[in-house]
Amino acid sequence: MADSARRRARQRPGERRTQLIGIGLEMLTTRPLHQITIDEVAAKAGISRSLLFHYFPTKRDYYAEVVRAGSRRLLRATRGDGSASIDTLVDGFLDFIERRHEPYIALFRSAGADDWVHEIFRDTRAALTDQVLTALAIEQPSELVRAAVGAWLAYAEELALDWAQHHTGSRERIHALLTGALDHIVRLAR
Amino acid sequence: MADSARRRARQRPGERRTQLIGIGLEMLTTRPLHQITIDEVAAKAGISRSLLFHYFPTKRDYYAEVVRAGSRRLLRATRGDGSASIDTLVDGFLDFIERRHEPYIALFRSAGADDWVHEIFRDTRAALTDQVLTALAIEQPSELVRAAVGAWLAYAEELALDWAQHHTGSRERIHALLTGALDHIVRLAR
DNA sequence: ATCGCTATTGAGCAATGCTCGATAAATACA
DNA sequence: TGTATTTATCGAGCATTGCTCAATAGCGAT
Repeated sequence: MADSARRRARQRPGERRTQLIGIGLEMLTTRPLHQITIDEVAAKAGISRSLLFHYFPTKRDYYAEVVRAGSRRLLRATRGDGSASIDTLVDGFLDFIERRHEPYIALFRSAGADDWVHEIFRDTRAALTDQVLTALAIEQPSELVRAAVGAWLAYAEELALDWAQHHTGSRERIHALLTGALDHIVRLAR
Repeated sequence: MADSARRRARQRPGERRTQLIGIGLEMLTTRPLHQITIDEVAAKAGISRSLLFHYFPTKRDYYAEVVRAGSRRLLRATRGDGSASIDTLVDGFLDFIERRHEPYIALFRSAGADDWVHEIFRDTRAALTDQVLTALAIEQPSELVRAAVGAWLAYAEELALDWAQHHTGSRERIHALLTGALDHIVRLAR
């Protein structure tokens, strides 16, 4: 610990916030959300507990921002140029899962932890549903179609994660299992 | 608080355990798992914190038993006489969700909370997968088929819960959306 | 009645979320 | 350059909560 570390290293608020959220995202790859303690985050950032509460009024607020940041990453990964076909969308999803299934698992396994987390996931899934509906060129989906596509996302998540972890089947087969099921489901739900 | 309540009311271990687990299950309908505090459970049971730790060495052990009890209920509800068709199985599932979707949500939304909870859910889902495979008369499923059916369960869960909460579509349509998708998925995965 | 087993308790410790007043590092202004 | 203002940062301390341990009291067996 040199001088610079010992004395107060004042940073600009924006950078502190992003630093703290980054630490949270990193920790999420190791353990479930609610096992991340403020003490540890603060220690890793080299600041005091109190400072974290200066930036995030409550632990939940901090968690929420971390989860939101993680969700944003997923949405960015699947969203192509906007006019993506279902195949490209599924490809993007599989790419994301293949590369980052650990953080993804950790992140989305925290889904049930609390109401506020769950709401963030609802939003994320709703956005994904929109992407899928757009890719399928479905203009005005009925409630049932939306629900069916949302449920298909759960199916896709589960299957892709299992594939990424246990290498069940080739990527092509998984891809076919995803698009095939989606096609069928949407046709049934119309 | 009469005399009988004030003085130590000694109970037999078995009954205490089931009482405590029952309280846990009841509380699960109100809030997510990890928001249930030992203090509150003990208070509701009219005992001291220490006693709860006498029966369950750790809070996690207590949680685990509560979740296990909840899972057992679901398995009992879907398991017919053993030689059930897929239709009866899905019917049982929908019945269960229709009647008890609140506790079911609360229960299964706790899935990601921690590794040990997640393992219990893996077991439960594996058992459900077996039921489905039996109903489909699939003797020796490949890894891919198992994975696909497991993922279908996630789809079924999501769709059924959405239906129970928002009444999206008639029960018949949901039923068709479930069995139809399962049929298609299994055919693709073979 | 008495003894032994154990269900049950209360006091207390450590970790953790959170509050509050004080301090020091930047910045603005003279 | 020097002073004032703002605010990023800290340390001490409180309440809750998971958990331990020694002591107590209800029940069955002798």
